[in-house]
Amino acid sequence: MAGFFQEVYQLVAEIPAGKVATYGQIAMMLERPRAARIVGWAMHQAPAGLPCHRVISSSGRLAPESVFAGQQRARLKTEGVTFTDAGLVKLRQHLWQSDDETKWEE
DNA sequence: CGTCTGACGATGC
DNA sequence: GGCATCGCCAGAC
Repeated sequence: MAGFFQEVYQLVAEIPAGKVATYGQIAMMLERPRAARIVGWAMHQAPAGLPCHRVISSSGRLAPESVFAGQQRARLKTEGVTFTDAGLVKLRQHLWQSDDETKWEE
């Protein structure tokens, strides 16, 4: 464990294509419900190969285009993710459910 | 060791 | 639904 970041990267790496997870959700999975900012910060320093484009804000908003060169949205579309007219990800349709969240069920 | 920062979240208007 | 404010946690300086 190099720290919280390492855990974040490991979890983000397990997000399947076509699905997305929110910062808060990830933080909660790591038992740090208030560390949503840390997750976002970890993403900023995310290593290459990490599907950080699948990690978005709780409102379905993507990271600033200046950070992603505007590729995040196009990439998600390619994976089958749909957006609202406002350009927000349809969380209800693409929100990821990890094994730890199976308690959600239906 | 103190302070600032930041791809956030919840709440209030 | 959008904007403003406060609160939070870990890392960088």
